[in-house]
Amino acid sequence: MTEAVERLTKKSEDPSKWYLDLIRMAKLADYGPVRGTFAIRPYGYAIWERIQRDLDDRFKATGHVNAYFPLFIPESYLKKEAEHVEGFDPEVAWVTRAGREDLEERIAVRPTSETIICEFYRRWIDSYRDLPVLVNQWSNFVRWEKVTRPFLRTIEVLWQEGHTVHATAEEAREETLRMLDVYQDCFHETLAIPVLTGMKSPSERFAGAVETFTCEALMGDGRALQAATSHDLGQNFARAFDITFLDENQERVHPYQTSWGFSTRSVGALILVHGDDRGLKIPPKLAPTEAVVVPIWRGKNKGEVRREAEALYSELKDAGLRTEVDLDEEHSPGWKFNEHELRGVPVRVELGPKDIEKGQAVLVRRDTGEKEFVERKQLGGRLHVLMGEIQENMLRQAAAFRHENTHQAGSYEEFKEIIAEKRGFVVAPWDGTEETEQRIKEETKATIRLLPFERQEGEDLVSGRPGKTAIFARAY
RNA sequence: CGGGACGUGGCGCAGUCUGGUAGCGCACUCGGCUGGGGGCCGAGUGGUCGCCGGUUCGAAUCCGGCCGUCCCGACCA
Repeated sequence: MTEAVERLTKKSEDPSKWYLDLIRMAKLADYGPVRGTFAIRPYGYAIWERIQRDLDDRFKATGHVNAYFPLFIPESYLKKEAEHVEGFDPEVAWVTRAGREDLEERIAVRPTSETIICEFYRRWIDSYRDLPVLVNQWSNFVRWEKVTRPFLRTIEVLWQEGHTVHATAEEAREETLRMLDVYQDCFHETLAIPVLTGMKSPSERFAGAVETFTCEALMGDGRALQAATSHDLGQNFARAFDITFLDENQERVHPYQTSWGFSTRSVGALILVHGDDRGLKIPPKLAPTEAVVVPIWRGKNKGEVRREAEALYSELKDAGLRTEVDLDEEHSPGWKFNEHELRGVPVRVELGPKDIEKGQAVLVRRDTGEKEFVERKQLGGRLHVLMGEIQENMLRQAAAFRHENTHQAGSYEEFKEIIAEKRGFVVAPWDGTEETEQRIKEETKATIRLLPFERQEGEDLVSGRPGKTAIFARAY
């Protein structure tokens, strides 16, 4: 292996450095001048756009519509729901001055939109006939985080936030879980990332929610990442913002709300879950380029190979594949192979003089490195099949990794040992008290990532009291 | 916000201890030869050494302050 390849730090050697190297070298993002801000570069943004489209289609399919609400929120609104303001207060960015004048009331740059949206819902909702309200917003938010990393934790985040209103508690809970499923499907089917779903413990609950549900993914270094959340807000915000409607019995009552969000953090998860020592690995459904044609020419036949490569590119494009052809004359084929592997393109299509002679092309999979020779006429069809196989294989591999790194702990000693040495998810009973949760966190740095929907009875490893299954891990 | 490390062309670094006007590899530009796993030769471009102040005839180098980045902790999507 040559010097240039080694420049990407090995994932196993220093995962943190690997992550930052990869983001820089694959041109996914770049640091901004204000601490914690990042530009998402075109290639990184192309991935986010595909996630957006996938999610948006799923939202529309479940009856939601898009809207947009103000970025600026009066301080008085943020304060209306007591728990909410307490939760977000430490990280809100405030506007106190506009132009040359001080503002009378501080204005928050949205850390999330529940409060401002409630203002509008109070005006828009009057009757049970107005319900349910199923609105989503594509937006950004600002939370002044202390420790930042590109995609995983930034002070400005691109995301989607759904905000719905329902007549009954049952409907709201149903919606909360429906959207959790939508997120799970998106992770599994599109990002090829297996996620566990379940309920958050009270201490990890969204500020102001009745119940928070989460998708938790396991990263390559054995740490967990909260990948998306869905909240049942109950009537907490409706009460605080005086949202009411006249129900079918002529009674004025508070409705029930939900909110759910999925952010560019998912791009960080994608990198951490699928990336390897060669670079990024993007599942076909998400890849801005599914297949890249790399011509292999010699001085004397450059013209012919070039023409054939361009023709092949057109054929593949016509076959409905997202394709590019790398006609760069400065770099050797080997250089290009490495470059496109770094970028995570699912399949490389090599075309050289020998291939042209035989009427074939060489396909190389990014996920397995497997090489195959395919007849030119069958390329389009074969590639479509291959994309499906790669998509499936990537999910299967990630699921296998998660399976290998999910452990049952029989004692607290064993629990500590697993967290310290192997990391990964640890399944153990929890007695439901904040006290044991806190103690485990202090002593092992592991937190309860979620409480699964199916929970077994058992004895809490710390307190010895009766408990039920919880999933622990050290988290990002 | 605490503990530690570090800021020198786009990236990775040397030079800092012992002050004398900035260098290497990669990248980039031009020319030529090359081309099935990061090719070779030649010629070039690019840096107020993180910022502000101090000491000095002279500061990347010494002193003070600030800012930023990374790692390990406390808080979070």
